[in-house]
Amino acid sequence: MERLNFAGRVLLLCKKIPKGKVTTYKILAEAAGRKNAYRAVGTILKKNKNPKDIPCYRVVKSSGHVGNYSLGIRKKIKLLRRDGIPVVGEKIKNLERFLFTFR
DNA sequence: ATAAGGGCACCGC
DNA sequence: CGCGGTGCCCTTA
Repeated sequence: MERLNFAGRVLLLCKKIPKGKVTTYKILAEAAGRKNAYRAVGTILKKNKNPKDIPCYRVVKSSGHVGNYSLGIRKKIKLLRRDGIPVVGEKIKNLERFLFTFR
């Protein structure tokens, strides 16, 4: 973990988000050791080639809005709902209840 | 090496 | 609640 670069840690942590839960770009950035690099997290996730192996769709905006996704927002919403996350419009209902904070 | 910009956050209105 | 401006950092060109 320590020997991986920021991008590596972000992806690794991303894989740890349990099904039925989501986290935010900010929380993920902090968990990866760069509290203010939340913007870079998006850049890293979009480069993820194996959505199969890395559930990057479980990372959303802290506002509750689902945020963007390399395969399209529609797709992201579908995947989230498939996990049991309530999405209304483009926003997650009661985000606090499904938030995973790596604790 | 350097500049540009994005899967964002936060604040004011 | 939404839109716009500003800040921030890493990755990508």
